[in-house]
Amino acid sequence: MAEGLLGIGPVSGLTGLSERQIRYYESQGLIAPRRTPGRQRLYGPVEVARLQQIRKLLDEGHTLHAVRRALGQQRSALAAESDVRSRLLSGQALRSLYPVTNRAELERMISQHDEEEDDVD
DNA sequence: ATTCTTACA
DNA sequence: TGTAAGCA
Repeated sequence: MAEGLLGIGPVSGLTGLSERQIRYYESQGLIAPRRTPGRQRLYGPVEVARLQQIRKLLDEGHTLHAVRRALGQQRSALAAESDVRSRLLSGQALRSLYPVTNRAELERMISQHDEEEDDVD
């Protein structure tokens, strides 16, 4: 049954953020939605609330980097790890460890080990 | 019908 | 950010 989990479409409507923005913020480590075995994003109340918070901060004029810090930059590492893990568990995961479905995030994980946060206006 | 990723306007 | 393309 529906476990109170929403697809990106409904979440977009609930947050006022475009699907494009939601996926982009995820790639930047601001959110880490769960995935179905088919890799479709599933958002629970926590994720929706987090996105609404991001929306709020953005409207207040904050930078994506500032938002990342405000929401806890430590999440980014955990989120990435969690995502990789979920992919491993979902089956057709990191067989070759590179030419997967989303190497963009792997690249982000790597580069994120080097860069640090900046500030707001 | 929806979502997903990649790539380009 | 938007949008198109080609899949699943």
